[in-house]
Amino acid sequence: MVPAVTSDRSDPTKGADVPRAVGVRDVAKRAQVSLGTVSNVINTPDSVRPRTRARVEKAMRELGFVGSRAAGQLRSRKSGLVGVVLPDVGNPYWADVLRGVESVLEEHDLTLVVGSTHQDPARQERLLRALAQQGVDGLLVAPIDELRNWEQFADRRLGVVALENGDAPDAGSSISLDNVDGARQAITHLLELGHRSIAFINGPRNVPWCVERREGVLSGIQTAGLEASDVLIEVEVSDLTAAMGITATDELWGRCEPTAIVCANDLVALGALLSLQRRGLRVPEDVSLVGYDDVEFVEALRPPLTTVRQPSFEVGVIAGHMLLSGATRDSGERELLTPALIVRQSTGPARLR
Amino acid sequence: MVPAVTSDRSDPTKGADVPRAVGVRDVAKRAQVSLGTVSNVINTPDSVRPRTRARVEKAMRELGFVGSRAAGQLRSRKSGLVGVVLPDVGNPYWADVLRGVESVLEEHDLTLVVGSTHQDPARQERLLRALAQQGVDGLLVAPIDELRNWEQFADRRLGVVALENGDAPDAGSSISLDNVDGARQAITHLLELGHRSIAFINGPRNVPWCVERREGVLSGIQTAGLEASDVLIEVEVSDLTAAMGITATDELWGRCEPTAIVCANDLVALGALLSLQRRGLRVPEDVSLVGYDDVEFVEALRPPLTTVRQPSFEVGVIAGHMLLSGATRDSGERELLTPALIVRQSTGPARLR
DNA sequence: GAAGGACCGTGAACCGGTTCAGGATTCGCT
DNA sequence: AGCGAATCCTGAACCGGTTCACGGTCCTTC
Repeated sequence: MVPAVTSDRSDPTKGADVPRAVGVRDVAKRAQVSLGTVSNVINTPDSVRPRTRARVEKAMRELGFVGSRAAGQLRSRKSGLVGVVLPDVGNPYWADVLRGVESVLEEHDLTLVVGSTHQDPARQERLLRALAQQGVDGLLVAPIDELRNWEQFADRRLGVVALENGDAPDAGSSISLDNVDGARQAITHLLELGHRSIAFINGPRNVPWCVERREGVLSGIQTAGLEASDVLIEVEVSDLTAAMGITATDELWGRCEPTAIVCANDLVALGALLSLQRRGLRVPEDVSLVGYDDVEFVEALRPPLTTVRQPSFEVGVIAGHMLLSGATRDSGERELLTPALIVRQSTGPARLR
Repeated sequence: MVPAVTSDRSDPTKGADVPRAVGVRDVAKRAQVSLGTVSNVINTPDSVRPRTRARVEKAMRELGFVGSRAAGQLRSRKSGLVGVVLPDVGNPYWADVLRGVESVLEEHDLTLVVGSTHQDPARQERLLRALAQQGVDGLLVAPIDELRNWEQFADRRLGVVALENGDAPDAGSSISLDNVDGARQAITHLLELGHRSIAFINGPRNVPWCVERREGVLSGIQTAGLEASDVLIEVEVSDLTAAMGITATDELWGRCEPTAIVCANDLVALGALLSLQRRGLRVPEDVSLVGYDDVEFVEALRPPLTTVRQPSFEVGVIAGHMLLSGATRDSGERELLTPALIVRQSTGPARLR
């Protein structure tokens, strides 16, 4: 007693229904070929005779065929997706890195899935989980916390590239900047200018490069033959944004009045600058200020900001290439770039007290 | 934490093979339930008796189960993906919008797929195509060109939300800022200060809000009883970045020397400012400068930039909510926010010639 | 204690592009 | 023409989570 359903289309139970997007089978029928051939036209066009290929392509055009990567991914295990996990896309530095990555990967038909962690380990975990479920082909991550079970990404088509992973245990390839050195350059500059009371506004301790920058600061003080506890006032902010920079500096001035401030970040430095200006303090006459990143706008600040330059876009490009070179997975190369202190006008001799 | 071994797999044909990730069937077997139940635990936990659910969850944990959204999407037609197409994630304004969107959608387990068009229609097309193939549940786009066949996204679970779509034909819901009004405020401000030779550095003509801002500028001039051709010098840049701002301003000064510059964008204004400073020109004494967006850093520039404020983060939040409210798809609501001119110190009376 | 119903759990069928072993054609060359 | 090789095509099986019609349990209620 089979009710002779599934004649072809038109389910009588429901009138206005989903139009059922065209699939390879529809294209195949129209082009008078098998569905396998359609797949070949999509993936290995050279393996199909030009005449046949043209027929299939015509059919695809006429039917407005749009494949479903999800279906393909199921069997082929290629999603065409690359996960990018950054601390904060709102930060010009990371935005620039992202642009670099984008510029490399877009030519390879890879789509970026982007997420910001905002220095929050829980968010990092959630993001990685989501990316794993989406079946990304590769992962590009700037870990703000120990990178747990990254191995699940390691045997994807493209491996894992870590940005600024410090000395953490291997996680695929990695590209970092010498944060210790950069921070040391910054603090040394200030010490040479005679500053002996310096505030250091840094990010959370779980973030690798924050730890390293702190290390560099301490090391610079030590090299100068000074005691960190005498010279340094440490402040920690949960997120490296301008808003946090303002808050931190406001609070700081309630406690003490250093002659210089080093920030983990240009954005924080921007916040500090705004806070100082509102307080009527002059930079660098009253307080010297140093940032980190050399973001585009700092040159035009009042005053132009002394900062540590990092080649953001380039980092993104290199990371992108590392990801693409299948070599990534096995060799686990590591690149280490060196930052450079750019002295502008936000730093000057320590005011005599 | 059992390392997810495969008990009874072992394909004799090939030794070292892919470990075959654990699937619902593996979990089902281990938890002594059917695979359908596992699916229920994942999607509708409340429909499963707590005892059973606990068993399944334990099994999932022990096996390190990570679902495959792709497989699920195939049948359920939900990808958990939302496409976000912006002009440029490297631009702080859009980065901020993105943060707003992110903040809303991350609580709904939606993953963002982000792409930048860089004012290039071809790139926009490519991105939309990729998003269609990925089967995104919704689309959030700031079109920089006529939005062709957006309808294919319209009947996805979440619809389409257009940012700044101008007066273009309907495309789902949209949220825009009154660009005409904002630009008019800016130009009127300059005209009142006595400027009669004003350069306008704008983006490409295919970009809706660039067209609108131009409209506003022209309208403002007309309202003041002046002739645009006498007052305005129009310059067009292909991408609204600081680098393009520098180039454009450098070139501009080879041709003429206006007493004021209006930029379509704070980033371009930043570039213009840098160019002017390198040329030894003072702002606003020699040249007045107006930006657009009120990006975070412009307040700390030398001099603080007069600009048109747009609530970036809020726009993102609103857009996110619009996308979530299923209503989007049918009603096609439109929101129109009004920007405000923030007068700072980069604008002053026209220098007498 | 039997009927009625709410609640759970089951598993075959399914989504749609890819794979690959094998069949069909075409080509080159004697 | 004849034959082997190279090239092209074919389509059933498959990937793995979701759906849903169906059957089993257990508790009420008369």
